[in-house]
Amino acid sequence: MTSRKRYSSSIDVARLAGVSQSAVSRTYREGASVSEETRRKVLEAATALDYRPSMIPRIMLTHRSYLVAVVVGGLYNPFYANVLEIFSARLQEAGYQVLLMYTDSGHTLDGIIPRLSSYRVDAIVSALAVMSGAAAQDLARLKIPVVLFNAALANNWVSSVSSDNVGASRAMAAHLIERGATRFGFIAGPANSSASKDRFAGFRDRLAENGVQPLAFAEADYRYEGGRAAALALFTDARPPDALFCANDLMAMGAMDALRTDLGLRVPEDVLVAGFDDIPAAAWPSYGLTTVIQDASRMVDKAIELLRAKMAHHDGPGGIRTIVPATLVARASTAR
Amino acid sequence: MTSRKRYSSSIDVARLAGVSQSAVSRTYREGASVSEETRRKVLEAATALDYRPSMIPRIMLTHRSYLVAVVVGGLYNPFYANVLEIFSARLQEAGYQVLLMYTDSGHTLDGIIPRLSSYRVDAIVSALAVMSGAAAQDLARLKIPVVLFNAALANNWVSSVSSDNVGASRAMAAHLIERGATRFGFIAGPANSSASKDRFAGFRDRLAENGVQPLAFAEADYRYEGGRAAALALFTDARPPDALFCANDLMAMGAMDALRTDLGLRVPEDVLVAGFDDIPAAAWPSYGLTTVIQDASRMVDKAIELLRAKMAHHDGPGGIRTIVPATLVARASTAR
DNA sequence: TTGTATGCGTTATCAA
DNA sequence: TTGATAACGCATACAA
Repeated sequence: MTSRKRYSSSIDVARLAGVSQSAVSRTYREGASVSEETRRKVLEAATALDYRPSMIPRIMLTHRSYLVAVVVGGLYNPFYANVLEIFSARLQEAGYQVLLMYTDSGHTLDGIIPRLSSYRVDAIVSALAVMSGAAAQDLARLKIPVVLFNAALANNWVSSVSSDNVGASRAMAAHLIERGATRFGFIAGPANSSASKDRFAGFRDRLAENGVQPLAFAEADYRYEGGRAAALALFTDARPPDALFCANDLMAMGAMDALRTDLGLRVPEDVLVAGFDDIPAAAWPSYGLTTVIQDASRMVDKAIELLRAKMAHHDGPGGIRTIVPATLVARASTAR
Repeated sequence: MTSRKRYSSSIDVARLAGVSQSAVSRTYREGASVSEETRRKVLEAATALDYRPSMIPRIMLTHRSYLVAVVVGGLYNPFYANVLEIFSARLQEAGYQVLLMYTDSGHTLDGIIPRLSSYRVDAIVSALAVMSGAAAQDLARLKIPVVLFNAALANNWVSSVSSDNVGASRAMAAHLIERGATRFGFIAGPANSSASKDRFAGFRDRLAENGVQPLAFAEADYRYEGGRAAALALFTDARPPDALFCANDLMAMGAMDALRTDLGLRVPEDVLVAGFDDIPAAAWPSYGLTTVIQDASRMVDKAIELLRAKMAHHDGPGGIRTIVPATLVARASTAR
C-alpha cells in the first residue's frame, strides 16, 4: 500500500489563487510580466500549499537539466575529497546541481554511463585519479561536454585540467639533487594514471639531464598502505635510494612510516622523501613532508569555465587542455 | 548561437524501427510483453541512434525520481568522505542516484531546500556533523523521508542513525581511568553537534560515577587546527589534564601535535590522548591514536534501510532512532 | 503482442 | 498583463 504523497503543482496554486496556471509559472520566471497583485496572490497560495516549482517538466521543454555529473573514485585521498567539495560549491553557485557518480573502478564506466544519460546531465566532470583511455572514449561518445581532472585528453568533447605535473616533478628532481641526493627512487601510482606518468616523466627526465641514470621504481595504488609496502620493497636493495619521490602524499607518508618505523631509517638524515598534492597532513609536524601544492581551487575554476563555455555553445572549441601551475613547498622531510 | 544537441527520443527510435512508440517503451520496461522480433528491431534502431531512455518524463508520470539528496559539509574529515563514498555506492546499487548538496553552514539549509525539492528528490540524507534543530525542521516540512547521520531527531518524517556515542564515550572514560588518569580534559566539537554533546555527556557521566568532578573543557570545530589550538589553551593551567578525550580524531591528532611539538610533552607518558571515528591516520605509527571505531558501513546500511521503508510506505513508521554499536580500540596513545 | 490515445507539470507562443 | 493552448518524451489503459 504505497501511499504516494504528491508535491502540489502550479495548477493547484492557480486554482487556489484564482488565476491561470501561466500566471503562476510567470511568477517564478525571472523578468516575466506579472502584476504585483497577481504575484501576491500566487505567492500566498504557494505558501499555503507548500508549492515548489519543479525542474522536471522544464528539463523536458528546455533540454537543459542544470545537472552536472561528477564522477569520483578515490575519496580516501583528502585531495580529491577537497576537490569534490570545491566542485560542489562552485557548481551550486553557478546554478547547477551535482549528480554524484561513484565508481571504484575507473577502468570501465559501463555502469555509470546509462545513469548519466538517463538523467540528461548537461555535462560531466571526471575527478578520477585513474581512468583508462577506453573509458574516456565512452564519455566522449555521449556528445556532452566532459572535463577530465588530472587525466589525459581524449577528443573534441573532452577537455582536461591538470596541474603542471611534469614541470613540478622536474622541480622536485632539481630540489632533491640540490639537497645532495645521489640515488633516487620513485613510487608511482597505478599504471593508467596519467598524472602519475607525467610526474614520473618529469622527474626522470630532469634527473637524466644531470646524468643520473638508474632509478629505483615501484608501483603502488596511491594509498598509504601501498606506499608503505612499496618503500619496503625498494629498500631491500644493498644500495637503496637516498631520496624518494612519491606520486602522491598519501604514499609518501606511508613510505616515511616504512622507513622510520619498519626500517629504522631517519628522514631526512638517511633518506629524503617528497610527495605530491599537499594534503593537510603533509604539513603536520609528524611528517613535515616536502611536496607539490596543487591549486585545487584554480583547477576547479578552470574546469567549470571550460564546461560552461562548451555548454553554451556546443559547436564551440572542445578538447582543450589546460595546465595549472603547481608549487613546490620544501619542508623538513628534505631538509639537510 | 547556442546550438543544442538533442538526445534522440523513443519516437525517433520507433520511426526508424518501424514500430510504435509504445513498443519502444515496452522494450525497456521490465517484464513487458514484446516479441523477440520487435525487441530486436528496437534495440537495433536504438543503437543506431544512440538512444538512451530518459528518466525525466518517467519522473513526471510516476512521481518518483530515484534521486536521493545527500547533504554534506565536512569532507575534510576522512570519516565523512568515507561515509559519502559508502552512501553513493550503496544507493547506486539500490537503483538510486545521489544528488550531492554541499553546504558549509549546516545551521541554515535555506539555499539547499529549494534545489532539493525542485528536482523532486525521493529522500534526503544529511551527513552533516553539525546541524541546527531549525534546519532539521525545515527538512521535515518537505514531507519527504529524511535520515540524519549522527544528529538529533526531529519528527515523524525524520529518522536518524547514530553511533552509540554515549556508550562508547563512557567506555573511553573507563579506559582512561583504568590507565591511571586522574585529571581529565575534553575537547568538544561545535556546540550544535549532537554527536559531540552525546560524547561529552557519556564521558562526563562515567567520570562522575567514579567521583571525578571538575573536567577541563574546550570547544573547537572538529578540525585539526582547532584541536591543536584548544589543547594549547587547556594546557596553560598549572595542573593540566593527564588525559585528553577529543570529540573526533582530527582534533585529537591536532592535540597530540600541540602537546608533543608545541609543549614538549610526551604521549602517552605525560598525557593520554584519545579520539573518535578511527580515521585511517589514527592507526599510523606517528599517532597510534586510541579511538572509537564507528561502523560507517553498518550505519549507512541502516540509513538506507530506513529510507527505503519510508519511501515504500509514506504512511509507515517514521521518526525512528537507530543506534549502532561503536568499538573502542586501544593504541599507543593511551598505553601505560 | 501491438498500436492509439491520454496525461504528467511545466514553458513558450499567441491572442485577447 | 493575462489566459488558452501546444509542445516536451515517456508510461499506461484500452482497443484491436
